[in-house]
Amino acid sequence: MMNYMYPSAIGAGCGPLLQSGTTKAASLRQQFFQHVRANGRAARADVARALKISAGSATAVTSDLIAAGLLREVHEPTRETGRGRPSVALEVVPSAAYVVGIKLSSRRHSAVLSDFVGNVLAGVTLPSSNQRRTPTQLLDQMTTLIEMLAQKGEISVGNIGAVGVGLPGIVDMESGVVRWCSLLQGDDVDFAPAFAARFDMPLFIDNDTNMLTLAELWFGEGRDKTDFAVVTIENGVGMGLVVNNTLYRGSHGVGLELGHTKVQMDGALCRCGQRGCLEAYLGDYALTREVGVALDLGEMHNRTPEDLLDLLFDEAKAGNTAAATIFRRAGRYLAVGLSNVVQLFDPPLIIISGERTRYDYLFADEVLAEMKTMTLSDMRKPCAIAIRPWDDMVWAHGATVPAISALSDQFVTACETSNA
Amino acid sequence: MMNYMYPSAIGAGCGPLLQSGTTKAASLRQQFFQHVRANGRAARADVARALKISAGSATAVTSDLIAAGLLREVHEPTRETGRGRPSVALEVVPSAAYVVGIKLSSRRHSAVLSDFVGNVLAGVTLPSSNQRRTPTQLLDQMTTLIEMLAQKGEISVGNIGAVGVGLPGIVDMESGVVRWCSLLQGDDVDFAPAFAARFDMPLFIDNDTNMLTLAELWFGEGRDKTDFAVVTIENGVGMGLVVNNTLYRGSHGVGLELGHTKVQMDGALCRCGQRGCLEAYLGDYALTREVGVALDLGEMHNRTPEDLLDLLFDEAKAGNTAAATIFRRAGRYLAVGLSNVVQLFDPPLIIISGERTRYDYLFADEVLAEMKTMTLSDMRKPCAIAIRPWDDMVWAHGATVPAISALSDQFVTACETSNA
DNA sequence: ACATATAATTCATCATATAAAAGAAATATC
DNA sequence: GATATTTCTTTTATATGATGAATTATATGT
Repeated sequence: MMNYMYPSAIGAGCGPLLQSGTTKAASLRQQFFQHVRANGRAARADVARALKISAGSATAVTSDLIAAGLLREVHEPTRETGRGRPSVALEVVPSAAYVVGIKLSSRRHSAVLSDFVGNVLAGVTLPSSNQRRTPTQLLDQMTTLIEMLAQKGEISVGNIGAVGVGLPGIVDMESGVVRWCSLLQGDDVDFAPAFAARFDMPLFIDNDTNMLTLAELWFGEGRDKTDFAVVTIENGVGMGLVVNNTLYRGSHGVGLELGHTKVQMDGALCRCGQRGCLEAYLGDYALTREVGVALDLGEMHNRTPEDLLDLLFDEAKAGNTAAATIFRRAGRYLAVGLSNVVQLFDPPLIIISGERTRYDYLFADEVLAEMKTMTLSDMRKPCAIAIRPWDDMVWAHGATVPAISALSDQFVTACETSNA
Repeated sequence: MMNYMYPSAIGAGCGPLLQSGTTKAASLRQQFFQHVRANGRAARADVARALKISAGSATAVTSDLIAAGLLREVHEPTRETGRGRPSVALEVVPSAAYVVGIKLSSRRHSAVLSDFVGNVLAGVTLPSSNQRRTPTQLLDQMTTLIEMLAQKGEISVGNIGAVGVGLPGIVDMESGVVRWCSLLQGDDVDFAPAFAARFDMPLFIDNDTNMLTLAELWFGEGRDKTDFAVVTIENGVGMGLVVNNTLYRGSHGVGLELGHTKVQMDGALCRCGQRGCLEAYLGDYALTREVGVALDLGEMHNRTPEDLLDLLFDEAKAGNTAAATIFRRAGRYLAVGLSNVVQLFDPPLIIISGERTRYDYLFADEVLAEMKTMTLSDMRKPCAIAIRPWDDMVWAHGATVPAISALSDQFVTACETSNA
């Protein structure tokens, strides 16, 4: 073991060995373009002030970006109040590129077509199923979605520049290999070759929770935060984390499994084989296994867990206290799980989303109050909680982020070198 | 509420609003210097290859840094094997600056003097106490430590360039204000003015766990990791987190409170007033409140909790199964807490340190095995756990990091502008 | 009409890094 | 031992990229 007090065996050195400067400084054009996109519209002078660059640079950069077809001037009379020469607003050219974002799930697939500005031009859904399918079958479904979108958006498939896909599973984002997915037969599926055979554009695959987190970072409440957490409650309980404006993926790409954090030593049995997981109190099967107590057993037999849950929720709303108690207990455990997130991360905001946000008992005032109590300490300000109503299209929209982001980087870089 | 599907009310834009490019690109000189320091020794050609800069730049940069007195050539015959002109190794000039790192605690204060290379030249300790003291009294103790170090290290106090201090409490690292500290009377103490009146050098204060985390990042096992967690077990159970080579401080500077994550719904009562906190099973008072069962009550009365714990540990080692059980149970809860960290962060490594690492029962093989089981999933590789024997000097050494880091930045920047 | 204010452009200039060539200092080979 | 080879370092001419200051453009206010 290392001797800490005298680390310097001659030439050992100190400090991090890995360059944190992997974050290559974004070029002026990149920064400029990103600033315009983030603000929707911005004049040269505004951007120059914001980025602290000279007016001359702003002109040069803008001229390049306009020449490359990435930005354009807006000539609407933007009623100015001040004196002086009015500024000319710039905006991203919507038709510079189109991208598709897809969320795949066991209930339905959803997809959106977005222009280069980030506007959603069209959205489509396709029924899905619980059954595992072959990679080719899943790719067929993705193809269908893409073609539907092209038709609905009135563009040709060839005009789509990139596709992003979010799916429930474990994905190595770097390589694009789907290591495991509940929708797929087989492990370690690499869609890239088969996709490349069909389409001439890059494909970005990631865990669906990560895609939702990106949606919040790009389009939602996370836009003005450098750090925040997203908690999703669907079949499982997942988490996405943004640290310093960047999605944190963990070291194994497994995703951050809030659902399998333990909220009770030796607690209820979970699907994963462990005891006391949050999911063992909050998952479908956790809630439905108590349904028999609350509802008339006769009705239960040939129903899916989802239907049962809906039924249970309706009953609770209708005044069945036993049914309400089931949700309330789940809410209490959720409060514990969330409080642990707050204690460990201390984020300024947690956004909760996912299909189960329908069950508002889980987020009753007393649940949130209990969570606040559990995290209260002398100095900690309470962490804000936002409940985001569930909408598959938001996930799909998030899936466009890696696609649109990669395309912009590529285009702006190309514009840099071409002007050289 | 925002409409997610169509976020683009004209000009709304998309993408993060806060520039992630806060990470200003480190200048070539900064990168070069950091690389030499990280590697202890490196030749111009090595650095040029590593940083992918031209040989010409390496010469220019080196010449500046040597002229500024920050680097120097090493002329020892480093037995080369290859052909060609032998490279000339470069190293940081140790005497370019001296810094002091201090760890303040209720049992003893520790401090080290370090040269610019990061070598520890001297270490001293001072007895402390549980009693709260005035800021002035604490500053007096810091002054004593600094003077002791100067004497022992045979340099004048005036040659010390910066001081870093880690203390148990809540610190706003930016402003340097100690918002709360168990050693201090009063809240929101700002040492800066009083310190400036005594010393002509900057003072960096932070939470002690953060300082230990920096020690691991700069001198320890974290050096070759971009992400890892540090867990400290002392009076409380704390955590430090490094994400992307940077210490993550959370949004409120409260520190990441692993000790107050809940491992049991409605569990044991904790000092914080909540139930089921990890600390309620692992803290001094948690262990000692069961001591009466394991040991002869007569011996217990006039002993400090620390002594009691040591006694309990000795008994356990001597074969007292009741005593051993107390530790074992605490170990099981620790396993739960650690497994939650793994599930939420998925770090490649967790380093455990702090005074309580003496009690090896807490880290028995079966405890670590249980933790591994709790985090096992289809795809997750097990997270490495390193037990770092406790050494206050390591914490103090970590406290030099902000000091040495700030000084290098300042010196290298100065060298840049002066050569302009 | 004229002063004032702000935006955008032009252009000479500077700072930084590079590529290529030359020089330096070792080993390998004949 | 002379020469070739290899590698490191330095030199120098050059390209890049951003800047600052002057200039032009276009509005408002009096």
